Amino acid sequence: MTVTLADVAARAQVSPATVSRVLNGNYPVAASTRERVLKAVDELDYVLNGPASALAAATSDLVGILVNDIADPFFGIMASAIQAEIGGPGGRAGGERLAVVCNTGGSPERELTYLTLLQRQRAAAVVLTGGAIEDAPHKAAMDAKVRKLVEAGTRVVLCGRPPAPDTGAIALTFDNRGGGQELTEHLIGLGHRRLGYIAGPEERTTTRHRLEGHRAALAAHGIEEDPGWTVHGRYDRRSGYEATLELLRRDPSLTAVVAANDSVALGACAALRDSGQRIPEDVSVAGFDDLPFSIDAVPSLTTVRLPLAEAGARAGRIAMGREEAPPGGIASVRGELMVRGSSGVPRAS
Amino acid sequence: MTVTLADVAARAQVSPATVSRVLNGNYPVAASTRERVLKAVDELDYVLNGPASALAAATSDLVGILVNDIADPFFGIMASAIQAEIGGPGGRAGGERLAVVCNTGGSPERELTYLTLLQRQRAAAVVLTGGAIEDAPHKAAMDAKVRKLVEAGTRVVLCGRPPAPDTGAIALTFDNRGGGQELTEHLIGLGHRRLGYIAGPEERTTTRHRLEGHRAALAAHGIEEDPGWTVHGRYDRRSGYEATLELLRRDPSLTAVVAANDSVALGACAALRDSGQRIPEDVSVAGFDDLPFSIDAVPSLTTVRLPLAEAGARAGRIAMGREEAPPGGIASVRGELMVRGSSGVPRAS
DNA sequence: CCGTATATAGAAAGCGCTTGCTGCAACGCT
DNA sequence: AGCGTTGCAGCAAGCGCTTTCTATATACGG
Repeated sequence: MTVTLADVAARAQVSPATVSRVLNGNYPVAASTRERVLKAVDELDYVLNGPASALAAATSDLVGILVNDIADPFFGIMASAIQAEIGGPGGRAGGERLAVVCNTGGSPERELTYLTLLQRQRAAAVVLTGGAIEDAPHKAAMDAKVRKLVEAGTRVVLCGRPPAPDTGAIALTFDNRGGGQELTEHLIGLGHRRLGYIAGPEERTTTRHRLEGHRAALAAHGIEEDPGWTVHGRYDRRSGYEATLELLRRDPSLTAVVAANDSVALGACAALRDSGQRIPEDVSVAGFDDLPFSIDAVPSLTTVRLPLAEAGARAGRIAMGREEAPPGGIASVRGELMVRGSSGVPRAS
Repeated sequence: MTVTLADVAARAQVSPATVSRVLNGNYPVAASTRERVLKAVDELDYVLNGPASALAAATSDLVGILVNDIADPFFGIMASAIQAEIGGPGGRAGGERLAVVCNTGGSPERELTYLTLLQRQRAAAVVLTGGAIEDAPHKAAMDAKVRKLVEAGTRVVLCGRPPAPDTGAIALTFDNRGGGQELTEHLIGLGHRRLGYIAGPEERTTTRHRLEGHRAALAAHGIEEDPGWTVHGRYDRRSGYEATLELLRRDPSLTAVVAANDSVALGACAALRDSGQRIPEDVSVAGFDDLPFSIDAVPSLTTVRLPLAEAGARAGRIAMGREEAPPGGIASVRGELMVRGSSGVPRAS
């Protein structure tokens, strides 16, 4: 069968305990002995048995990263940054940790199940990214699970997610509301008064916060919103395309379309173009997130840049205990308005 | 401390063995007993200890997915498809498996280390995605590792990666060469004779194969290539931007630019625009992969569509033993030429 | 009514590793 | 020289689960 610690010990003429200590480097071992052990390990091509080790030591080197959609660069970028800090192989010192990215697909059950799975594996830390689902029972279940994880010694960090008070989780929240407000204020400042809004899926904190920011801006400028100006959809391009067509049908006099995120905004651009509208001469478009491709659109997208990589890196460091948690366990991360070619003054009505 | 199997057993007034059997459902247990156990599990909020279970059963429910760059949708899409098939939570029947996505960042060491880590965890299966690194010693080390994994009972699937003969790994290879050739032939067919090529990083199979396809097309049409027409770079937008500028400097008479992938192509488009060139009137551009955003570029990108999701799904199924391996353990997956707005007849010289 | 097949539960032996404790030299101190 | 230190290695007891084997109870056929 496979090579075990005992085999290595036999070969190196030491006890299994010594081999373990050499491998973990947490106990003094004479240099000559260490060398003998290492040689045996090498010769036998020994690979530690992870489960056995985790069981005996009651710790694991797994770190979980939960994302809503791994195919979406929004999450990919965060995950990448988190993982880089987790250390994984090639990371800085410390035992090698296995960062596992789990794709929930936005499904509440999966989210919960993954958390259970991670709990089962006795994960060292868990980072939850992206907006949360606003279903009360689900939220309660999640909070309970998180609390349990924290109690069991797993560090839980929320990255780009609203805080979960009293769970012990540390939150790095994106200021979606503020960003949304700033973005819409920019459009209002250009003179827009009739703005369509393509929101994300309902029951999502991200969706709600961005929309609230938008509405706050409208309200602050005394613009009364027509209920037909808001359409809900998914966070993808196709959804943006369809929603824009719908928006145009409902009110062709709209001079601007604000999208839930950049992918949606790109879909909106395509729909507008296909409808014979010029951007931004006829209709301005704005996105959110500032993903890498947004600057490549023609015209390039006006959007709110979220420091995805920075936030992810920080979340990763906190998860590893390499950076202190923010005061109160909560930090708000602001976005930055990026004014680009897709927004301009409204057409003369 | 945490709740253990024994606690549940005590509460349900049965032996630990029975609890284990109820949980695993692989042994007859009287319905009444099962119910009592389940109730106790629920009441105590018991969560199985993964490492202990893995140790005792000598199996694990971890499945590893190695990707070069998790922030790149190319990998994100594949990973997502693979994971969906792995079953993860929410997947079809069978024990719940934890699909872990590991980001190698294209680094050989990390690739190897992750494989070791997965081996250590006794992963049930491993899927390696994307091009391989063409360094002989590294390749040998990888092959050896893969062989060892297979020997240990881990199913290894290569998705979008060249086969690794005699390792026992199953390969679903992308026909990068054929796709590259077809793409360039399309441009040649339009009348292009002076084509720049922005290749990916050297020492990568994907880079080499696509470039070989390109050159095969040139050769087939008797076009002699100027060495200055090829520039190497990374697989990202910025690299495409810079390489295009360089290409333009070297030979302003180029009428087409073929990029290593879509991101690079987008960078190329930006560089061309910034240099005052129209696409495709002055210069045609072509990409590779057909990522979702490619159709949104203006003009939309001519490219080769790779069935990323389909291939990933299939790889996932094979990894789970739910689909038979292709004959000989090797299958070639073809791309499909997508002719769109970014390619047209060359300008009159 | 008894022997044997059939269902279900329990006892107990590990799985391969970690770690607290013990053992034993060699060492330095008074 | 005697004794406490210090440094290094081994012993052995688990970690929490799975699984083989055994035991008991019930059902069945003759």
